[in-house]
Amino acid sequence: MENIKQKIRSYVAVNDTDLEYSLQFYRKISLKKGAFLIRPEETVDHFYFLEKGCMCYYREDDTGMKVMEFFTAGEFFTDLYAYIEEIPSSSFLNATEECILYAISKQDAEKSFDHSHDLERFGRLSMQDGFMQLFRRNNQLKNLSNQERYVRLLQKRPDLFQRVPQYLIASYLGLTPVGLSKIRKRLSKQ
Amino acid sequence: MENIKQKIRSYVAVNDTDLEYSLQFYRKISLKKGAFLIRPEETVDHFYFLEKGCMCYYREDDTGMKVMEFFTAGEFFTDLYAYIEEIPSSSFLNATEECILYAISKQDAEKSFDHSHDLERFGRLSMQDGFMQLFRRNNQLKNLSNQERYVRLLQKRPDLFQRVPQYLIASYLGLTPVGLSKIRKRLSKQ
DNA sequence: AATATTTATTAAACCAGTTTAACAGGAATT
DNA sequence: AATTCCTGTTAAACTGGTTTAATAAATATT
Repeated sequence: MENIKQKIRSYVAVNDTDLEYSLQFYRKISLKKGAFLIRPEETVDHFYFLEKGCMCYYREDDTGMKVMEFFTAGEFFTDLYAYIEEIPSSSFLNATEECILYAISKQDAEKSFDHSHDLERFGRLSMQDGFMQLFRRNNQLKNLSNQERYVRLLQKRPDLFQRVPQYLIASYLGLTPVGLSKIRKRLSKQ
Repeated sequence: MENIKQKIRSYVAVNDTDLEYSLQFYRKISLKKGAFLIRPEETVDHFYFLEKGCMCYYREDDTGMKVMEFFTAGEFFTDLYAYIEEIPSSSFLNATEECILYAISKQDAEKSFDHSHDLERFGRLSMQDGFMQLFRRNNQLKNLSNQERYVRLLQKRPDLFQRVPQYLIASYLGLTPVGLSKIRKRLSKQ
């Protein structure tokens, strides 16, 4: 739990008693490569902290799969939309490799927020952080070409290209495997 | 200020004393049509509540302008990215029509959050709301065709088409005025 | 009312992606 | 070692948008 502690304390100065109060609720989960944490129609009433591994957050519709995000170690995550709205998920959360994570129920998370003003603030600030992440992504989607997005991802998260198949990355970038292949070729000869 | 009160109370049950504490900080601003609330390079240290009118939130780069959002009456808003990160704005906030709004400084907003656990919670929940809004938008951008997005916008915010020029809407939908015009034509003959 | 300005449409040429399908290499399974 | 499955590349035809430029319609200004 050391990493969760650190993560929370990176947002807010909270005393040990309050922190331990919250930490008591987390329970450990192990996932094998390829396992699903969440599938469409399921209820999303937990928040997760990724201790180790990589999770792929995506949806599927008639036109195929769309990767929304890759979560890697040290991040809090969940299917936030379904979690907040308390509606059945319409997404997948899939372990692209062996994962260890800690889970807290929404009920217990809110208990923590009730219990301590500092923890409530942690909730606010981490939500702010999630917003910023999404905002940046949204901006890239809107302002950059596919090729630019590919190049940036390569710079910013080179690890992903080692651990995740290229067709998932293509989807994350908003194109087909064929499209990404073309971009890579185009880049390779200049 | 009645509308702000109502808006805050839609998020959280807060007593009159705490609410008034926060409300004391807001000051009224009037904007003429075409006026700028925020321009690139400016500091964004206020949060706003739109009492009346419509604000267009957009950026400009070498390839032209990109509309990110239209805010209409009853919404809290600001250039959230610059506000949170405390960096100079890289966006515009422009009044597309005559506007009345209320402004609270970041300092005073945080004072409110310090002052009351309930107000802190309001901060968390409204941030959550902003996240959801962005999430939905992001999803539409990723999962729908331009035509579908146009049709949905038409259904969901028909008022926009009355009050905002079409080339801004085109930009909001992620295409050029020419592109939108083609879509409209295509739709009109079936 | 006449003029200037802004906004929307249309046409033509173009382009970065798509879809479909064939193929090749690597990893996992038998 | 042979087979199957999974992943990535390539080619060909296609498509929904783009850019540029001309024109038309609506709005604001004089």
